[in-house]
Amino acid sequence: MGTDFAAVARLLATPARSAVVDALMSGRHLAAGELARIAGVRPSTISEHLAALVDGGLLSVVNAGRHRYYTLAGQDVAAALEAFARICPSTPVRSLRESVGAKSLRVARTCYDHVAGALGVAMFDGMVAQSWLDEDCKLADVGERRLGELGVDVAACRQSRRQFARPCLDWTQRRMHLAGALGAAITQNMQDRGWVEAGRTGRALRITDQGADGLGEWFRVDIRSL
Amino acid sequence: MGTDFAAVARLLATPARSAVVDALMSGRHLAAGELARIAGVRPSTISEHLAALVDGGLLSVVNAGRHRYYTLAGQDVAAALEAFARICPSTPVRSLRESVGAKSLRVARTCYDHVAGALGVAMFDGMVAQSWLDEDCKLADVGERRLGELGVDVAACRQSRRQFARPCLDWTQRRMHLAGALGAAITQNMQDRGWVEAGRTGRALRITDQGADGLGEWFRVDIRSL
DNA sequence: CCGACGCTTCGGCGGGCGCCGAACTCTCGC
DNA sequence: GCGAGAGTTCGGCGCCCGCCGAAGCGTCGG
Repeated sequence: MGTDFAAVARLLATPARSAVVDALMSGRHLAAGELARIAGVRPSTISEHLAALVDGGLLSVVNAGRHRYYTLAGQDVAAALEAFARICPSTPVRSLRESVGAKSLRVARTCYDHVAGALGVAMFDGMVAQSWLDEDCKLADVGERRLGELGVDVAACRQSRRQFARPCLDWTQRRMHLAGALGAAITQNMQDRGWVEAGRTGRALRITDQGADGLGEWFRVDIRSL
Repeated sequence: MGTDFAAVARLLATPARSAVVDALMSGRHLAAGELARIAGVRPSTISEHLAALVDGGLLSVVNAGRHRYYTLAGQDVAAALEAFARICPSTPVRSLRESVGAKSLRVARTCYDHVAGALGVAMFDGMVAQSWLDEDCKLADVGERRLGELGVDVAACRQSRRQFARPCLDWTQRRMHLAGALGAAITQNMQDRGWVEAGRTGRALRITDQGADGLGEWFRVDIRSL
């Protein structure tokens, strides 16, 4: 009786798969497309790799709308890989610019049209703590009133054919944040108020000084903790 | 900055290499030919694998005559592999017969023409403890006299063109045992006395009841501890 | 010196598989 | 219903590499 290292090692033995696992070692949830970009391969290729990794028990996947978020299958896998990493070489950081961009994304970013990242999660927590809505994104009267005071047209959101308010899994935080028409309206409102500014590239957001004050006052978010 | 799992995983990603590492996980030293047999490939093939594993830092090699003994490169490698093994499946034991044979080999076997295995090491320890010879296989007067009493023709061994007495690394014990002409003569004497019998297949030895007594009396070997 | 043996190197073969592009499915937002 | 976008499946291409046999090298025993 022995150990079949080959079965699992095969799953890590290619640069693309190694990059995938490495990216997930932080415990984050990452979508297939994001992993394809990280690994530097086409979506079709990463899809096959991800299927193999899930089949091999290293990764688990959760469906979220048209995204599929992949993460390490469990604590035992993470621990084994961490120990294994001690005898593996390090890959150099690709570029400082990329590194800075990644950190910016982690803190605040948009997911389609609503706020995600640490900020999105913190805002969701703040709204739940103030009983504006519950964990399932059911909006309470107090929440509707306060959002109205803030300038969000909740009624218009309800009339939209789009789903009104729904939870959305955030991959950097393994936590939920608010999506749907309401999430989009709040985000639009924040941009109109100058609380956040869109970064130059893609989905990153920058929080302004007014945003820091307003987020603390209305959403009980301490941006220093993000 | 990330971890390049692929570089090391590649080294384990084939059944032959996996079998090699698995066999060495016990901490033993194994010769290339033995590893080829275990892995089920030709010597030329295993040689390439072993070179890659050494080059990759997983294995280290020590030259011993015309043998080359391979072992895990260090404690860190062993620890990492042990952790990694927790997420790897187990290979079924190939056959009961093979398993029994392996255990027999571990305890007592011949290495060319002298006794190796746990028995060889224990006999070596017993002779050193009684000051028959030192760690470098330098034979003392008391050793020469006692061996003569046992029936070993030490003088003939000296006259042989073959190396008189030399230490030989045992792969199951990571310890030295006695080789050379003297080791061969002692082994021959033990067989003549009926202390040990050659197994049916190859190098395995079976210790008889008289052997148990004689080994205890002359070499201070407790065969129950083997 | 010679043959036997263990191990390595080299050349060549063959299968596996990592990659891609194209087509398809499903969700989302309008 | 429709277009856009994310993800998967499928077919095919190319290359890597695991395997072997033959030859070469070093060691051992006689």
